Amino acid sequence: MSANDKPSIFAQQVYQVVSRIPRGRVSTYGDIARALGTRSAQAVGQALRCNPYAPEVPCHRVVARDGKIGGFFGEKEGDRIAEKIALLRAEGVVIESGNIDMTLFRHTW
DNA sequence: GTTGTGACGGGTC
DNA sequence: CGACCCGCCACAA
Repeated sequence: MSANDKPSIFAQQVYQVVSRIPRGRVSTYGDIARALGTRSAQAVGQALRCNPYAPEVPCHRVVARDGKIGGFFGEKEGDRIAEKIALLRAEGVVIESGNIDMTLFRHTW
């Protein structure tokens, strides 16, 4: 864990891609991993977990493949998730019971 | 070099 | 639907 690690090369690539997600859209960990040439969505999640860049890297626009919100600030389930949802809604993303309609908001490169 | 882990994903039961 | 398992890859110990 450790939330004060230095960004590894891979992590920086993740930040780069995530920051390219247009407003009002979302992407998945798996797709981001693919965009980087890997298959590990977990590796992407690890990079975002210690996300030292707040606005540049809108981690709230990154969700699980099934449309469910992954985590936020290292919390898998908690009140912080609600904040993430509120942010997405503010961008125009519709969320139902913590689930996003991927067929409409999933962004791909 | 080896082991365990994880903000995941897909398949099976 | 949920529970379970396996594969995946980067990273820390």
